[in-house]
Amino acid sequence: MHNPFIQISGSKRSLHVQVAREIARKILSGEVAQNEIIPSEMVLCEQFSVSRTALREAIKLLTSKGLLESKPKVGTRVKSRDNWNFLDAQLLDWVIDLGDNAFVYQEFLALRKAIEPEAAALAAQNATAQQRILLSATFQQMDYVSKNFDAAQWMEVDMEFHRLVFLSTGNSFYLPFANVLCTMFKSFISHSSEKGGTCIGEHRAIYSAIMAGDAEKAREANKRLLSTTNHRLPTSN
Amino acid sequence: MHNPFIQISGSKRSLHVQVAREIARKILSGEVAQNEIIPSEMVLCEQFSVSRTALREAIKLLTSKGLLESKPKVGTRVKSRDNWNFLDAQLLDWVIDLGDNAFVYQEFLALRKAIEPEAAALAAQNATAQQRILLSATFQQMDYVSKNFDAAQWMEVDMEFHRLVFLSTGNSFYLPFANVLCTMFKSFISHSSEKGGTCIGEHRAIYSAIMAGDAEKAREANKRLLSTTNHRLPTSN
DNA sequence: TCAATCGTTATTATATGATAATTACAAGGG
DNA sequence: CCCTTGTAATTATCATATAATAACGATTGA
Repeated sequence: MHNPFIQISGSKRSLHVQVAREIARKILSGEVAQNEIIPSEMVLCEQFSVSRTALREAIKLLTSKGLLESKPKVGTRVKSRDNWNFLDAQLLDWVIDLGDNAFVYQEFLALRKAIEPEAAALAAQNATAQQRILLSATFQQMDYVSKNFDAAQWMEVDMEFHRLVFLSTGNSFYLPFANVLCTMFKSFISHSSEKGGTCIGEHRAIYSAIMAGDAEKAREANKRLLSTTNHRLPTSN
Repeated sequence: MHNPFIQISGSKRSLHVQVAREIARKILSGEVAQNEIIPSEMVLCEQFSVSRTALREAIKLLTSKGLLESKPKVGTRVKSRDNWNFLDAQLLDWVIDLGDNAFVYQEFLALRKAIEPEAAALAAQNATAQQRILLSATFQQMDYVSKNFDAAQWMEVDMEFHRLVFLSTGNSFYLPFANVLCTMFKSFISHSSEKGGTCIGEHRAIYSAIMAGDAEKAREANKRLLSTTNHRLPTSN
């Protein structure tokens, strides 16, 4: 049923995504400069040994994320960096694959500090009954894992907890952070504290405040969590 | 072959974007339910009277924004709402076109309150010399327009000002907000105060703090701006 | 009866080639 | 000098064919 032999890493994706990934790498790394015109479709088709269909779908994908822009007669131009949508999980994944991750992690932390306390506050106000149940169940697991510590399991529950906070805000614009956060967590396994003891306390404070509907407490608790200096830098893979 | 009479408004965009927009409308409005399988490619091709190429590019575009997911034999499924990337300018544009804008505006304001003060603080710390020049020039215009008030011009400079703040953070994850903000501003012309007098004061405070490199002042000034109750609700168009 | 295996088939994925639309650029006319 | 117009390069769209995928039912063997 499941063939264990063809488990090539990451090549399960469709062809146009593989091509897009490769072009994205060149753009994100600066190998291809901003505002530069990339080679024409036919040339790229030969370079990647794919059909025009696959290549064009790749270009369309990158266009959608703000990396490229195509015009007849002109060609396909790399857009300037301020148009790249870094709040897109797939693009973020490509960025992480570049390997310059310590800096990305710092930038992301700066974003979390702005957005997560507010998200916690909104969640305290707006979480539905079902979302509170999910959050409760997740915190139970979190509590358990913190006592029987396992790095991989902790990443999983920690990710799920913060993800649920974003989903519980009831605000459309906070939703995308859930996926972005998941992408970051999965990439930086060792992001959290080694001694889960201190972290679980902060998480409990957030959890309790949300369940109690206390927005201000939730906000402050989340601020404290992100202020703790035990956010380790990612191990460069 | 192309009928010039069916020049739908704003149909200058390419065909696959028009198709994507129409499918997106159905998804965002709930006309097509989440997790539902949409009709097969051939059926949709007939519905929209476009080739498979155009239709597939439309589907790929929506897939990229988290609205759809395709699998052979299964079909194309509408993904659940938490996967929709509302922090994508194009998707946001489609959302705005639905017309339920007062709520969207409130949600966006809640996001701005979280993110913009921090962005101002970061800009105060990290803005480059060139960015300070741009910011300075923009505030000059802002000051002028506030004295010779014109709604459209004010929207333009106001948008540009806040856009520059995001670009000046030096943080990749803050960049996308610039485009999202622009999309919102362009849609809600009458978002700002009628009496520009009070607003210009807050803007000046933000501007001065950033130029002085005072992160804390910039943050607080931006908070004050967003706390003012003169953010009018958008006129439903 | 049940479980595993194996075709069948519907659907998307990819390839290929042809035609249309767009527009930068150069050439020509006023 | 400006405006128009023609040319050519590039992407946009169309049409058709073949391959890959995986759900589903049929078959088989115990």
